Amino acid sequence: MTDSSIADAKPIRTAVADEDGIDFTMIELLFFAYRDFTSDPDQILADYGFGRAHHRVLHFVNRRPGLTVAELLDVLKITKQSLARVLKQLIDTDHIVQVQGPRDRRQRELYPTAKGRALALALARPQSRRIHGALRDGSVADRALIERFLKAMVNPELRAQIDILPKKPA
Amino acid sequence: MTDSSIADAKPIRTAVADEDGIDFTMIELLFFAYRDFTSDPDQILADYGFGRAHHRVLHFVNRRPGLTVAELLDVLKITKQSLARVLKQLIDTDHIVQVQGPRDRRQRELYPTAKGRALALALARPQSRRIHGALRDGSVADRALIERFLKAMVNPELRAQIDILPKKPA
DNA sequence: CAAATTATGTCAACAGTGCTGACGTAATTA
DNA sequence: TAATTACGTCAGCACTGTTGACATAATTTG
Repeated sequence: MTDSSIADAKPIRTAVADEDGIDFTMIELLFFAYRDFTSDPDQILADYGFGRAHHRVLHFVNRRPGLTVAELLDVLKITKQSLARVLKQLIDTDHIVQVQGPRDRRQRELYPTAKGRALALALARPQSRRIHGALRDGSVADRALIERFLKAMVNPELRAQIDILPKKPA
Repeated sequence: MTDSSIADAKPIRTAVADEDGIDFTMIELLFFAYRDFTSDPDQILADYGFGRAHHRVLHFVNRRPGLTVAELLDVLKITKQSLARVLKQLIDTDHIVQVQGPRDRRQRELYPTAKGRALALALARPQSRRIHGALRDGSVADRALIERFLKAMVNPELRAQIDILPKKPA
């Protein structure tokens, strides 16, 4: 006579932990780490009326100047309608300029302006400081290990894009 | 006579790289890693008409059964109005139940139901698999190193909350 | 006990960022 | 010449965060 809808609603009082074969600890750490990691630039962006999406666009245009709209969409994995909104604002505020593609005139090559470069650096600075702080007592090998871990977290078919981006010079 | 508004709009053709004293490589890796990390549960959540916010609430209620609304807000760092929307849906769909606080009857202790526990595990499973895969050829010491790094990325004043959560058993 | 505070819920409005679908234009390719 | 491609744009919707305001019940304080 126990109503199943009532039985299902009974509170479970035991906590899930890593013994369920699931790495809750690491899942949580990634959540907290990423949240605080993104909170730094969010503060600055608010002053410009920008959001996280603007940051991403600005970041990749600075990392790969001259990339086309299609290439940017492929890196960000968003739709062109989503991109259009933020890209237009970045262009209107002179952070990014479009240059007609030299070979294919339909293409729009995206470049940062001095203003856009400066903002990209300002946004990256606190993030870089946070990373540096978290890495401060680690060896070069430790850093390489963490890089390998993060890269292995990325979907395999997208890892190629990461290798395109400029790396640390020798 | 060079108009500064034109001068500022000139495209910069050089890419920023780590030589600017900024760790762009790691910044990018964190972006890609976290995006793909969250994409796994997002697929499942869509079937329920839920979003990432539901996942977070469900996660922490399963990790700390009996926490109060105020405690949950403090962990998530969102406003109660933001929480209300998703919490109500999780309660209406019998994933979470509220129990009146035993000492303070104003409080609402939050517990997962069997259904909520099952969903939380289902959402965590692919994330855990991804982590496990990224860690597969690493030693125990490597894992500890990555954990320390991620924890060091979190704002210091919030690290105490992480220690409250259930850890891997001996 | 009465008054102030606390924990929670709720209504309304708005912002940012993603989505789908549809349509238009210019340039390139077949 | 016709089809395709690269890009832009309009409209509408969903999710999740925000502020501000107000309500209720329970606890604490004076």
